[in-house]
Amino acid sequence: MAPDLAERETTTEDETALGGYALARQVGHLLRRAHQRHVAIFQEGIGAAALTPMQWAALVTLVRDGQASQNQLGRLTAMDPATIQGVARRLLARGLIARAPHPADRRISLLAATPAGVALVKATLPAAVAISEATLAPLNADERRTFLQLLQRMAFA
Amino acid sequence: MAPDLAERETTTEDETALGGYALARQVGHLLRRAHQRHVAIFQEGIGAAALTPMQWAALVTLVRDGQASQNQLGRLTAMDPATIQGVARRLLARGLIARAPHPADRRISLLAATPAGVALVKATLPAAVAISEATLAPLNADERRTFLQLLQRMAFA
DNA sequence: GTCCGATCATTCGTGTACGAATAATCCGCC
DNA sequence: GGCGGATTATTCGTACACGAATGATCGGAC
Repeated sequence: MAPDLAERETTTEDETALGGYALARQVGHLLRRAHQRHVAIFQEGIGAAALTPMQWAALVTLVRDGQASQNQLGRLTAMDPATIQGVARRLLARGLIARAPHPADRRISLLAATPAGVALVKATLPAAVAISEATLAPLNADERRTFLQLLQRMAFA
Repeated sequence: MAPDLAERETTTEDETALGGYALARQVGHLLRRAHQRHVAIFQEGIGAAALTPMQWAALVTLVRDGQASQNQLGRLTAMDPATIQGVARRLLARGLIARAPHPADRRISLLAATPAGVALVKATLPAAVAISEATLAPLNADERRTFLQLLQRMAFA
């Protein structure tokens, strides 16, 4: 496999022409790659439960809060109304959540985890913890604290 | 707007049942939200260039490296062959990049930025720098160094 | 009591993201 | 010199992600 020539061929515009801008050092690129790596760890670690990160987020939130409207669940998990719609539809199809009409507001249908959904969350919780742990594996305890604290501010600024 | 009742209705399973697992504190959730915030800043900051983060990544990489095969460009920007295909197709359609047959390998067509693509990158570079800056705005200079160093390890571990 | 702005859920369109399968081509090994 | 494994690009299917538009409903101001 032609070692270097393959990855760096004819150089038309040198990096100097980009004024020191290196994609690999930009926050956005690093955030994307770190998230990408986490999703891969998640898929691997979630195993037989076969949930996506978003499905897990929605389900675990419903288990914690008991019930919520669809848009409300979207806000709690940082999903667009259009996005949570698809996530909810797939969880509904698997029988992990259920809908009930809101007693007073006919626009709303309340979502709640079914017994199967609650059971799945309880069974999967150790895997979820292990996933977070594995994602943070490159850092030691001190670094994890620092990183999470800074990341929190980057996320919610 | 019913303040608290709306966001926390009937609580079936208390947080204690989740053994202290709080979605809002998990790395994966925070990485997703930080990335989400960055993409919003990017869309806002890129302005008239109307590029997505991925299109920018591919284009700036081609300007730096001169030319690359499609899969190679995907590897350089951390995109699946299936994903880079769509990104390249859209850049091609806008005339920002062009294809040429590889002189020796008929499987490969080489991608390169067109003069229009190079010009767009040069014109957009200040905006790209400002986007990275705006994304890191919640942190001071010391924190940025620390965060980027740790994030780098999280991304490439 | 009725109108008006806000909210709820859905749908459409576009753009990542990636596993899996495919056809064409390449290359090293025998 | 032909064969088998690797690589290239494409396609299909599924799942986020979100702007924008829609129709139903709600709630408060008048």
